[in-house]
Formats: sequence, structure tokens, C-alpha cells
Amino acid sequence: MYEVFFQSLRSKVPFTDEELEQIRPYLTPKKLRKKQYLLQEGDVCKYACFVERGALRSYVVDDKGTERIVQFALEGWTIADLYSFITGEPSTYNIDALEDSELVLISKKAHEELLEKIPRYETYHRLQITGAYLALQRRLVSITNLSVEERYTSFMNLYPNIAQRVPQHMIASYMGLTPETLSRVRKKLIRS
Amino acid sequence: MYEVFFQSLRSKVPFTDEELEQIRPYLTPKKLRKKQYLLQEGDVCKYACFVERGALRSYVVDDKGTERIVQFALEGWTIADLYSFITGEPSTYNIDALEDSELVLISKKAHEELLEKIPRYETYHRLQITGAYLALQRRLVSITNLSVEERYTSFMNLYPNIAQRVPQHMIASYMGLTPETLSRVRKKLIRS
DNA sequence: CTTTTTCATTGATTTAGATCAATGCCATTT
DNA sequence: AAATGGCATTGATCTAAATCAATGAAAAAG
Repeated sequence: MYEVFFQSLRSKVPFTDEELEQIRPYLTPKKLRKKQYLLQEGDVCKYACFVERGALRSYVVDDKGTERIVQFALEGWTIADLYSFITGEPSTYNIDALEDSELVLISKKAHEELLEKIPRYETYHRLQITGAYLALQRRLVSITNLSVEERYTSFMNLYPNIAQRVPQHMIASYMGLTPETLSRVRKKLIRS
Repeated sequence: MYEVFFQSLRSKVPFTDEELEQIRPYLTPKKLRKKQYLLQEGDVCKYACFVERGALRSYVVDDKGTERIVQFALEGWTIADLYSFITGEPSTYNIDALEDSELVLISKKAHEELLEKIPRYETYHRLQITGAYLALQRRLVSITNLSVEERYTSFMNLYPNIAQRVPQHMIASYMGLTPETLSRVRKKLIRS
């Protein structure tokens, strides 16, 4: 169990085997069927969630009831509402499974103890956050600087695996477009 | 020297005085006059930059030559092109001073040594990145979920200090609007 | 003090993308 | 096999913001 997670740990920071065994008891496995929720708006985000298998998404719902996808997480990715996780405030996010999934959960208490006791865990976590920050920044620049066509092709190049597994209207939502607009963009790109 | 920076360190992590003195030699002071560049597109970002006094911005230039402001940094903030800083690749960002400024620079080498030698520095840096990540995420949600009016008022509430010191067209650029549109939005808000 | 330059505002027009509405296609369910 | 719901596509229309253009005011430079 936890193979993918341990592999991720190892690939970023040179953990010893003992360290990994120290980490193990802090983890909780969880399975989620497609469409089941990990977190619902209004609840406190009690776990950081590493995806071993499957696919999740986080999204917010606007006034008109439209879902806006904030993040996808395939295997090897981590997903949570970090703000709620850190502050303990109710979340404005929903997180649910797009496919049957196997997860590794880390509670806030576990996370804090790991940060304190295992310096390399802190390093791992720092690298993870840094990667997430850089990805977000790239996304922000792509939103403000690229045409919708460019954004779509850049998304497809960056995340071909997401594109294959996720329905198109969710990609539209992630890109901040309506499904109709994305459909027309695709048509235009295919023609050219 | 470095008062604001040391104050920032202390406020987030309980450094000892000795630790702070260990950090000091890794730092480089720098003054920048208004409009001078800290980083230009195509150069490698060699320093992470903490603002002691003054104001900086980072921006990218699109095909049409329009500047898109990515970030403002007033005193107490850190600014850099983290991607270029980490990877050593040429930057796509420009960073320049909006006012005469006093900075604390940390070279990549210094940063890496500090991360290794002073665990609390790693913790400080982790907390900084986490804060930056959360701010970016809030910004992304505000772009995709809020009307332009709401975004503007939320920006003004969140960063009244920036609004006071920075010309309006730069705020428009930061928000991804033309100056004309921002002007009209303001007019509308004042009337109501 | 005068001359530039930078900046904010306002108006007229254009345009990209949203919205509204309908159709057909799979894939499940029954 | 029929029925249902989720999904992508297409068309017609609407709208928010961009663009183009001009004016003034304020700030900086000479």
C-alpha cells in the first residue's frame, strides 16, 4: 500500500527506508467511488489527499449555480483546500471523484507532526507547494496573455492525460469557458 | 540594515539571535531607483528579492507589446521569477521599481545553503511560498468567479495600500483589464 | 515657467465569448 | 429493445469588454 505516494516521496527527496516506515503510520488509505465527495462546501478540509489511482477534481459553485473547476488531480497529484486545511475555516470548495479512486489521506495533525519530526518531509512538502505555485502562476499568465485557442492547445500539450480522461465540458469549466465556446474553438483548430 | 527582513523572519518562525546572525552574511543589500530594472526578460533570475522599502512589480509583455502585471511587491513582500530562479532558464518576466526602493537580495547559492544549514529558514520559506500559493489561488478564483466590479472592490479591500501608491492603469493591467474599462467600472461604482 | 510626458476620462464602434435554444449521439438503465 | 440522461455540436442573438480616438489634467522634465 501507498506505493505511488512512497514513490513520489523518494523521487523528490532522498528518504531513508526508516523514515518512510516512520511516515507510514500517519497515513490513512481511502477509496472513493466515482461521484463521491471528499470535501463539500461548508465543511472543514480535514485531510490533504494524495491520489494513488483515479482522478479527482476541486471546484467552486458561483451565484448562478455554475461549477468552476479549480484543479484536477490524477494519480501522483495532491489535492485539498489548503486554505481551509491550514486555517480550519469552512471550505468554499467541493472535491469529488471523477473515477473510482484510491487515496492516501494525511490529517492536519499528522501533517504537522510529520513536518516537525521528519525534516525531509518538510522538504518534500515545500517542493510540492513550490511546484503547485509555479503551475498556478503559469496558468494565470496563460489566462491573461493567451488567446483562447492558444490556451486550449497549451492545455492539451501540458496535460494530454487529463484531456483523455475528463469530459470536454469540464475542461471548458477549468479554462473558464462555456462548453459551447470550447466546442467552437476545437472546430476552428481542427479546420486549420 | 535588513530590519524589515529580519522582522519578517521573526514574525513567522522563532529564530534565535544567533540564527539571524548566521543568515546575515548571505544577504546582499541593493538600492533601486524608480524605473530601474531588477530583472529583464531573457536574463536568468539570479536573486530572490525582499522589499525593505519601496515598491516593485513583475510583468510580462504580450505579442502586441502590452504589459501584463503579474505581481506587485511593497515592503515586506518578496518578488522574483521563481521558475527562472530555480531552473536557471532565461526569464520571461520583467521586474522593475515603481518607486525608489531598498532591497535585500538572496542569491540562488545563498538560498540553497540557507535551506540546508538553517532548518528554520526552510520553514520560513515554506510558509512564504504557501502564502503566495494561497494568494494566487484566491486571485484565480476571483478572476473566474467574480464580475469585474466585484473583483475591483475586492482588490481595493485586500490591497488598499497598493491602490494608493500605484497608478490606475497598472491596477487595470494587474486585473487583466484595459485602463478604459477600469475607469468606467470605477465611475459606475461611485455612482451607486 | 514652459514644455513634454504620463495618466484618467469619455464617446463611438467592434468583437469575442456568453446565453438561449434545439438536435443528435452514445452509454446506461430498465 | 426502449427509454433516459449526460454530452457535444450548431445556430441565432445578446452583451461585456476591447479597441480606436479625442480631450484635459496633472506630473515631470527641461
